Amino acid sequence: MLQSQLFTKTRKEVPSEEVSRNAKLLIKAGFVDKLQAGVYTYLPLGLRVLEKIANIIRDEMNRAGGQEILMPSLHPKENWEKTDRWNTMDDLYKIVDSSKKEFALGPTHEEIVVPLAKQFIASYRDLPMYVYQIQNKFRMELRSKSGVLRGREFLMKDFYSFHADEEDLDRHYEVMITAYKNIFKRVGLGDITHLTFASGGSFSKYSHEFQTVTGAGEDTIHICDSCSTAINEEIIAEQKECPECGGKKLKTEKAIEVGNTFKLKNKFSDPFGLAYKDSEGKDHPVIMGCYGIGLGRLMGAIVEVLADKAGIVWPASVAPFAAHVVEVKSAESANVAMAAQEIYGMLSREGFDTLYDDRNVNAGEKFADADLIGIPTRVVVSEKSIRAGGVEMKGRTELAGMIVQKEKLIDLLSKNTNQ
RNA sequence: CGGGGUGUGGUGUAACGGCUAACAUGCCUGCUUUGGGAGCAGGUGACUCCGGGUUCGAAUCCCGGCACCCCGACCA
Repeated sequence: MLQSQLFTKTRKEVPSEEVSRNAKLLIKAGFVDKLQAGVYTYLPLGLRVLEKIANIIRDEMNRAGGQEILMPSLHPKENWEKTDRWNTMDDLYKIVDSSKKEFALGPTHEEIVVPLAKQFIASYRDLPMYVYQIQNKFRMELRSKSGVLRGREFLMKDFYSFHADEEDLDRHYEVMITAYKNIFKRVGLGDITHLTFASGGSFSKYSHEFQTVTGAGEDTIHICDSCSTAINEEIIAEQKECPECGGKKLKTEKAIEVGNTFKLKNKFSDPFGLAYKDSEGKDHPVIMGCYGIGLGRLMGAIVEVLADKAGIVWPASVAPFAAHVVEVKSAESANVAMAAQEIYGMLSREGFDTLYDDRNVNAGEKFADADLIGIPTRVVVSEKSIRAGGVEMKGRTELAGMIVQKEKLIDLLSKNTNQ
C-alpha cells in the first residue's frame, strides 16, 4: 500500500475531548474515527487490525469445534418477551418502525440462536453442537467511555455451545478456556490477561472473565501470586482465596474484561423449548454455554498496554502491516526512490503486507508517523543507507536500526513475523 | 441515571459586554528543502452547538435544550 494513497492521514493534534490513551492514539494515527460517544468507524488501518484479531479468534474457535454463522442485529420483540428480557434488560436498544412495530437491536444473541438451534437439534445424536459469529452488538450504555473500550455499538465474537448434559458442558467449557488463553497469547496479551472468577448470576456459581491488566480498566481484580488466576472484586467478599490453587497471596490490579465465559445451562433452552430425545426417547433440555470476546475492546487494550510515548506498538500478529518502508528523499533522489520502490516490490512479492511511505514530506515527519502507526518493522531506504550498502531495518521499540543488505531483508523479516 | 466540567474555521487555542472574531496548525499555489513533525511568499477556511432572553451592543451575562468528557451508579 502506498502511503500517499492511504485514505487517512495522521493528525498532529487530537480533539481535546479525548482523554483515554487508546482513543488519542487510534484517532491520531488514523485507525478509527468517532461518530458519537461509544460509536466508532474503523478506518483502513483499524480494520486491518480488527481483521487480524478476528482471524486469530476464528482459528481458535474453529479448532474448538465452532461453525461460523452470522445472525441479524434486528430482532423481533417477541423473542425478547419470551425470556422476559424485553422488560428486564436495561441496556436493550428498542426501536419502532413507521408501522409501530417494535424491534430490539441485538445486545447478545441467545434469543436468536436458541430458536435457530431448535430447528436442527432434536436428538442426542445432534449434540454437542457449536456455533459462533463475529458481529456488531448494541447496548445502550448510559455512559460510554474510555475510547473504544466501552461502546454502544461494538464488534463481538459470541460462541454458543449445546450439550446433552452438564458434564459435557463442563468438558467443553475447559476447551473454550484453553482456546481463550491461546487467543490472548497470540494477540500479545498472554502474560497480563488473567482467567478471573466472577459472579455467575442466578444459574451458576461462577462465571469466568478474561481480564487484561491495565490502568485504563474499569474492573478491579485480585491476582493469585502462585497460579495467576484472578478473582473479580465483585465476589471477593465471598471468595478470599484463589479458587484454583487455594493461594492466599492476592495482588490487586485494575483490569479490562476482554472476554467471558458463561454456563447458561437451561436458562435459555427452557423458554424456547429447546430439548432433545435421548436414546430411550425421553425428552431433556439442551444444556448451553456462551462465550464472548470484544474485538474492538481487545484492540483498544493492546494499544493501552503496549504503546509508548511515540505511539502505538502492535504485536506482529495483529499489526496492520508487516513492514513500513520509508523512503527518505535527497537532492539527487531518483535512485533512492527507485531503490525504495524495488524494496517495496520485493517485500510485496514475498508476501509481506507493506506500507510504503512514498510521500513527498520530510524525513522527520515520516519517522514520527511510522512510530505513531506502530508497524513492527521499519525499513528506511535513503542516500545514507544505500551508501552503507543496503537498507536500515529497525524494530518499532528498538532505539537504533541496523543496515542490512536487501538480500537478507526477507530472512530477517520472516523471523520477526513468526515470533 | 446522580454529580462535575466543556462547547469558537478540519484540529489546537485566543479574544474586558464594544472595530471586519485573532493566532498556530491543516489544506491549496509557487519556490526551496529532505535522517526526527524544516523554511519563505501568497491564498482558503467560522451563522462562535441550538433556541429563547437581558442589553444601544452578546463568543462573552441569564434561562432552556443538545452534544462531548470525567467521577459515581449500572454492566446476563
